[in-house]
Amino acid sequence: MTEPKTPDTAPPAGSVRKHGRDGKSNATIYDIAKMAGVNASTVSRALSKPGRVSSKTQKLIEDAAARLNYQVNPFARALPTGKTNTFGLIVADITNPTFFDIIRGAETTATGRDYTLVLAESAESPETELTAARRLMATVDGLILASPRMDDDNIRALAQDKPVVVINREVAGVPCVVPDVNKGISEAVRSLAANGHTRIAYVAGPPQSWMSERRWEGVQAACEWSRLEAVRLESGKPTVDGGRQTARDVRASGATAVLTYNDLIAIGLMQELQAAGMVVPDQISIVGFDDIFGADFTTPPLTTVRSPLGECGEAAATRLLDLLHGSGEPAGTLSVETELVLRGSSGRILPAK
Amino acid sequence: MTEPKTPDTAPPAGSVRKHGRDGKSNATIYDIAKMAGVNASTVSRALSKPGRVSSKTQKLIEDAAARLNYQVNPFARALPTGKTNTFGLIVADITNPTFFDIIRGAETTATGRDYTLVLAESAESPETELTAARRLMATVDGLILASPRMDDDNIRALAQDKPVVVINREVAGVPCVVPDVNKGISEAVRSLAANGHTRIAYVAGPPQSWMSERRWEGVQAACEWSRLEAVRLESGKPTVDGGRQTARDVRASGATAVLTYNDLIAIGLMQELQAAGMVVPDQISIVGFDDIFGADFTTPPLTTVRSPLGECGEAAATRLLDLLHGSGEPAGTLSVETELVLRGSSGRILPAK
DNA sequence: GTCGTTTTGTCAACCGGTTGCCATAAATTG
DNA sequence: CAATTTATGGCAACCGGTTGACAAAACGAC
Repeated sequence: MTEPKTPDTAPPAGSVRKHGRDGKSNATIYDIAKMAGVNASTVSRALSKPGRVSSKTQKLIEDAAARLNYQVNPFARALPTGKTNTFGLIVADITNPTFFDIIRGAETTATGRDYTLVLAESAESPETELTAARRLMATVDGLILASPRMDDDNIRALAQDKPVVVINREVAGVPCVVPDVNKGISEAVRSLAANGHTRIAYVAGPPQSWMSERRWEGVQAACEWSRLEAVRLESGKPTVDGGRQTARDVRASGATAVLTYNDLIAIGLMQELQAAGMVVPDQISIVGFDDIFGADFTTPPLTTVRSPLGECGEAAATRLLDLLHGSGEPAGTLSVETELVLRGSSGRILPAK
Repeated sequence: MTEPKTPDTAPPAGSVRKHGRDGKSNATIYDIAKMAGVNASTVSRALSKPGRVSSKTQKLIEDAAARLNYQVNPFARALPTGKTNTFGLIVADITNPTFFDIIRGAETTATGRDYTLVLAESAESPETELTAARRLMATVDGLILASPRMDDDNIRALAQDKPVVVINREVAGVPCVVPDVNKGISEAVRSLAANGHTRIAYVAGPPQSWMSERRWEGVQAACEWSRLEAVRLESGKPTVDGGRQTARDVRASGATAVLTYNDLIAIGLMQELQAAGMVVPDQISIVGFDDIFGADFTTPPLTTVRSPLGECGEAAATRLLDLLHGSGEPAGTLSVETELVLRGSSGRILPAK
């Protein structure tokens, strides 16, 4: 309008310039202020505090901002306020599909409420986890810990600094989102009982896993109720390989039905048993946990106790955001329901031909 | 040392305080400066520019920092420098397991080099993708786009602003990491030819997918070389469901072997064909792409052309980091090899009994 | 002991917003 | 129409680092 300031013509085709100077999207509130003929602080107010400036200056400023295609500098904003519109999510293992849905649920919720998700993984190590958490703490407004491996005290310590929500574990004094395994487990056990099974094995997960214990307790309780025998077996890693390695113990246990800590173990176990010539479910029933991606790829497809992981992610993110905005309970556990997904890997034992 | 400043005793057990003031980890370089008896700028230099201060002041400062358990405020640092030690990764679909390995590869590399990964998803929409990219641009040092859906010009525009690396697609003028499909495809086609197949179908992916076209070209080329017939079919979504829906077309095509745009489609297709009573691979061979998590859960396990996705993620992150540190090529494509993973879903056609 | 060079540390400006406080203009009230 | 309240915008300090310019100190050579 004033000068014919060579409007960014198309960049010299074929050659991409080095970054920076010419891709400048860096208009500041001062530029806007100058253009709108007001003070920078007025611009700041117009852009953040709604209603603090008159509607005509508001419009003036908005127009100027649009013309300059202004974007706030998040760091400049974060510096005085400490708010970053960002939260962190730490998962134990990025390759574990259990977390995929959690990640997605959290990401969706974040984006929907104008927050950005920062992801980190702990590689199943309590130390790495704590390090990652500390690191993230500096740059986020809050933190979600999915199946954390560090101990309760550390979690509480973090929670004292900034809002923290825990998924898949209960920590006193910290808001948690936990699938309530009882419904799903009792459905599973009843189904097994109805199919004539009398001795059921539970293949446990990693010793640090809070959830593994809950599941074991649930299995015991349900078995007692249905007057079945429950035996506990240990697994190595909660992976497909870990599952394969428990096949021997499972056969030795004399159980005709197995519940495993998670679907990965169940799948590995099933593969190994089938490789040894056993027929599922005719000779042994297998029930997993979580209903992860791929649980229905197997033959037979896996019966499993589904945890609504996506919901957990969403719920945790929602709770966190509520906390950040002053609403919401500061602590307490939110339960989400689990349910049995009956597929082909469980059923009635056929008498050996 | 000076005052008996009630050293943070354990917080009143059982009651978790509100966040903020007491969890103060906020020592600043000014605090350190005071404690060490130097100027704040000296502290800043001691902490960032190695060798700029004498070793004794260095030690003095480091000790003070340790005693105060100081942590830099990333925002304060980012403000003047513009560097955030953070980069973004945008994937088309978080629930698509293809990306899991990419995410993990990138995350691992990031953490290993002291960077933080910020994750966003585009839900397969070019607009959402662009929005997310713009949003992230403000807070990250660079961006990785995995299988981007937006068009080349938009990508180049982003790349002009800050370093961008693209995975699974080639964009002129922008650094890319792309699996070279030829080796894997020719292995696959040769294997099919050796098993007597003469007519091969390719089930394509989404029209915007650059990679789907490359794969189709690869299939055509390999078929020509082996003197086989290649027919192209379209799929709806590149998902298990999308795969199921192509079953009808596949049967109608008269092909005895199918390559699909990705494993998800292959799995869906296989499920549907099996449900209709066909035996894989006795009546039809199925070959997927990518070798995603779960590809070996099926019965028979899926033969597939593996793209080293984890490597792609790593390589992209490494390139980006190199770019950020001034080394590395500003553009050009890095190829990674693909290979055939021969499993049970492909083989010789058995004559109808 | 003097002069030039190199180290080392200090000063002060700056990055780009936010916000408490105050002055002024506008609106309301008596 | 004066007095008072309220709405609006400006000033300036501040968040916590970084960095160029410069001064003081240390060092070496002559």
